Amino acid sequence: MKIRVRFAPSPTGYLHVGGARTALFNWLLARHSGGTFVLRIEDTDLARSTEASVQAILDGMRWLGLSWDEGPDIGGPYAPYFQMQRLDTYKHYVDRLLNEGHAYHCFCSKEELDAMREEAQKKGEAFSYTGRCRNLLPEIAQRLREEGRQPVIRFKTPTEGETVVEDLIHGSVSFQNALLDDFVLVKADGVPTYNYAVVIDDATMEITHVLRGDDHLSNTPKQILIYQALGLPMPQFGHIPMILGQDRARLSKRHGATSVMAYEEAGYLPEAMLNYLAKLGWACGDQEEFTVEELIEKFTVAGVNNTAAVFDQAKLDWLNGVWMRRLPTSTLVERLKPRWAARGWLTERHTDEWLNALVELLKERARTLVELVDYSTFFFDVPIEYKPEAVEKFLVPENRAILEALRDRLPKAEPWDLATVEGVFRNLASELGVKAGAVIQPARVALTGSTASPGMFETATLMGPELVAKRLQGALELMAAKV
RNA sequence: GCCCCCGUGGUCUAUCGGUUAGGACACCACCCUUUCAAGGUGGUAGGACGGGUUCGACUCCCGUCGGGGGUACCA
Repeated sequence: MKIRVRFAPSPTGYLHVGGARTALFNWLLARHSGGTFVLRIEDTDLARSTEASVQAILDGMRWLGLSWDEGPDIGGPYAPYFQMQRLDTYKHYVDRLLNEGHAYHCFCSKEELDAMREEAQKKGEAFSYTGRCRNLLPEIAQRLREEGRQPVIRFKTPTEGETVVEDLIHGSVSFQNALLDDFVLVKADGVPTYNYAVVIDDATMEITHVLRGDDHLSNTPKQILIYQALGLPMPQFGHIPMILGQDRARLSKRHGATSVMAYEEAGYLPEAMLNYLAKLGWACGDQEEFTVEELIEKFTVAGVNNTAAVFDQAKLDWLNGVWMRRLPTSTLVERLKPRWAARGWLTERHTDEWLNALVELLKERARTLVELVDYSTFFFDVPIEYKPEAVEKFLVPENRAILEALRDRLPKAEPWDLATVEGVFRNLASELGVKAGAVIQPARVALTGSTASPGMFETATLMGPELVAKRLQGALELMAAKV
C-alpha cells in the first residue's frame, strides 16, 4: 500500500519550528517510501484563521523545500484541501452518526456548561459533560429549538471499556472510555471541531500514517471512537515529542525566534535548519551532518525517539556554520547578493568573481549569512567602524612610519596580486628589522578597523589599491587627530 | 484535581540485560598561526531517587519526585 501522509496546520500564525519539524518528518516518510505528502489547511477556527497565515505557512514550507504533492494551491484528487470548503463532507458523516445513534444534539448553553464546570471544581471533582441531553425527548428538543437555541452535536462516548492507541512511537497507550466525555463534534454554527474534522479528512483523504505532535496523543482515543462508530479504516498513529525552550516550557515567543522565516531573515540556511530539526528527536547512530538526500534515504519512524527536546540555538549555529562551509561558494554568493544589494553596497566593481573570492575568505568565519554580510563591510567602500581597543593598541605613534610606508608603497604594487602585495609587507618588515606581524597588525586595524580579519595579504588584495590607499590615509588622519 | 506521555553530562543523543556508558554542541587547555576563524589533540561533566526481578541492570516491573501534554462550541 502506498503511504499517504499529511501536514495539517491551522492558519493562526506563521510556521513555527515545532510545526516545521512535524512537516519535515511527514515529508521524509513520504519521500523515503515514494509516498504522497498532502498539505491540508485546518481553518475551522474562524476567529483566529487568516489568509495571511496560510501564505506565511506556505512560505515557510517552500523555504525549507518541503514540497507537497496535494494541497491548497495545487489541488489534487482529494480536493478541496481547506476544511472550511469540506463542510458538506462533515455534514454527511455527522448525519450518519446521528441516525445511527452515535451522536445527539445538545442544547446546553455555554453559561450552563460553565456553571456545571465550576460546581464540579468546587466539589473537587473532575468535570466531564454528563450527557444531560443524551436522551432528550423529541418534544423537548423541539421546544428548545423553537426558543431559538442552537444545538451542538455531541458524540455519544461509550461509558465503559477502554480505547487503545497503537502508537508507532509510544507503543500501546490505553484510555478508559468512562473518563472521556461526550465531546462536541459540530459547533452551534455548524462548523466541525478539530477532533471530528480531522478524522473525516484523514479517512476520506485515505491518509495511512498520522505523524503529529505529542500534544495530540490524548485526543487520539476520541478520534478512534469516531473511526469505529463510522466503520472507517484507521491510519497508523505516531506522536512525536514536543520541542521545548531552554526552561523546558513549551517553545513560545518568549524563547526568542520560533518562526522558521525569522531564521531565514536572521541568515540561517534551509539546509542547516532541516539538518538541525531532523536531528531533534531523530537519530541515526552518531551521524550529525545530513544532506536532505541522506535524510530521505535514512529516515524511519522507528528512529524517532519519544522524549521532549530542548531547542538549542548554539547547536543550530554550529550546524549553520557547517553548512556555510559545505555549500558551494557560488551558491552562497547568490543567496548573499540580495542582502548586499539591500544595503546598497553593490557596484560594477563587484563582479561574481570578486564576490566569490570574498565569500571564499569569509565563509568559514561567519556562522550565518547576516554575520557574513556584516563581516564583509570593510571590503566595500563604505564608512567602517574603528574599534576603540584596536585603535588604542595599534594606531599609535610608534606605528606611524609603518603605516606611512604602506600608504606610499602598497597602492603602487604592480601587478596588483597576492604575491606582490605580500612582497610589499614582507620587504617592509625586513627593512625595518621587525617580524611580519609587527607590520601586519597595524595594517589590519587601519584597513579593517579591527584586530580580527581574514589573512592580511588576501584582504588587502581583494580590497584593491584605491580602497587600501584611502583606508591607510584615513587611519593616519585618525591618528593625527587623536594626538 | 483527574487522565496520558516522558526522565542517560548544561543541551541533542547512541545503547535495545553483560560496554572502561559512545558521539555531537557548549565550555576549558594545548597545537597550528600575521589576527580571527576553520582544523587537530586532550580535558571537565551523565544513567533523577527508592524498592524489586535477575548470576548480572541505564536497559524489565512498582513507587516517589521532576518535566511536558490533555481535560474548550482552540487546533
